[in-house]
Amino acid sequence: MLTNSRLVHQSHDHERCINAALLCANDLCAEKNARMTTTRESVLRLLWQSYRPLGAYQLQDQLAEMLGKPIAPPTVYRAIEFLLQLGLIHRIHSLNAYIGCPFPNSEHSNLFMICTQCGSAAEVAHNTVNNVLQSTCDKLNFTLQSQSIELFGLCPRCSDNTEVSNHD
Amino acid sequence: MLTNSRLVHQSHDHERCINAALLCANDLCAEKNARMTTTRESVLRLLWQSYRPLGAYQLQDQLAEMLGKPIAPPTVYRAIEFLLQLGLIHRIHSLNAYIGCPFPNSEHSNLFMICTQCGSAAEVAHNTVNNVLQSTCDKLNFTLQSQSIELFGLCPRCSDNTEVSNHD
DNA sequence: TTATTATTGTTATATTATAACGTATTATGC
DNA sequence: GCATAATACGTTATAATATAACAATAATAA
Ligand SMILES: [Zn+2]
Ligand SMILES: [Zn+2]
Ligand SMILES: [Zn+2]
Ligand SMILES: [Zn+2]
Repeated sequence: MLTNSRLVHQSHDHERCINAALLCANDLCAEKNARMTTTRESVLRLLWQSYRPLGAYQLQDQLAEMLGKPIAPPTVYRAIEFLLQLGLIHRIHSLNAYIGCPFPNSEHSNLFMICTQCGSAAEVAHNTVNNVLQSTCDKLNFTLQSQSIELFGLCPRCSDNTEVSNHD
Repeated sequence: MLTNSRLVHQSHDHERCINAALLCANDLCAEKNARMTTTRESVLRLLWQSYRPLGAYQLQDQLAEMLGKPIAPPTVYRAIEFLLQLGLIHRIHSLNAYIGCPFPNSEHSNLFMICTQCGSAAEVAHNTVNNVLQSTCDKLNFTLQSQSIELFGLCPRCSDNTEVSNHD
């Protein structure tokens, strides 16, 4: 099982994670002859900075502030499109929002655990889950191509807080 | 495993399915003191008629034609909201579309198999899948509340056609 | 009937996403 | 370097999806 669950929910030096992600993204671009421009890197940084998925128009605001100039929607969507193509970010359909992928190098079919309290999203790639899904598809003669799995509930931190607040 | 996969992909007397679904919906409403109005029943019928999920504005068009009068978006969204609440329909997030639930009576956590070729969507409730997901959540201290699982690929029928067309 | 609640009609608008086209920047071949 | 092509960005307008707010109507209850 591959997951960033602990990193999402426990405090740590996240600047290091962000920098590592950006370096890794630059490598990937070099490898694929794609250009990591200022706009694209800024969007990727913003998505990594946030522990919760960001919508396109949240990104627009934050990007405008970061770059010190007005940014129009197409600019944001182009950056999103580019990063999605490279597998550097994922789209969370139920939220119309985007989030950085913690393991863009490994081919993986993933799922997200999204906290309904604090909005955090952790990514999980689990072979057991994927195998069960694959065999279910096989059974029904469905040729699986890709998946979008979004689980909603309470993250470890919010689960604990809820228990505590029940004592009020 | 509970699924309407075969009904979705094999020809059969679908009018019977629709009528059964509407009867069942009426029963559910009676039971919960909810009102099954003309608008709501029409939307449910339209969603059942279609083997593929319908968007709100597709529903608006078809509903206007069915009822012979102009229908505004809020009317459609209210009917959708009502039917979602009762568990008579589901939302497919990745498509911004809606589809009738084939087994609204049974408490179930479901997934959808969505054909990227013909657009059909089959619903599957599978304990093995749900158990694996639940235990994955347990492992990561995530308190699961609900899920949105959307699998994309080729339905049985389109899988066969693809094989055939490969011989061209 | 009258009061109360639930539903629908209507208008306006919010939110998310894309089309179209021109300009600027970056890479490539000479 | 310079011409050329390819790529990325700026700008404006608009499409597609969804909701807010309030008035009118219909169903239920008293
Ligand atoms: Zn990922
Ligand atoms: Zn949380
Ligand atoms: Zn269902
Ligand atoms: Zn198909």
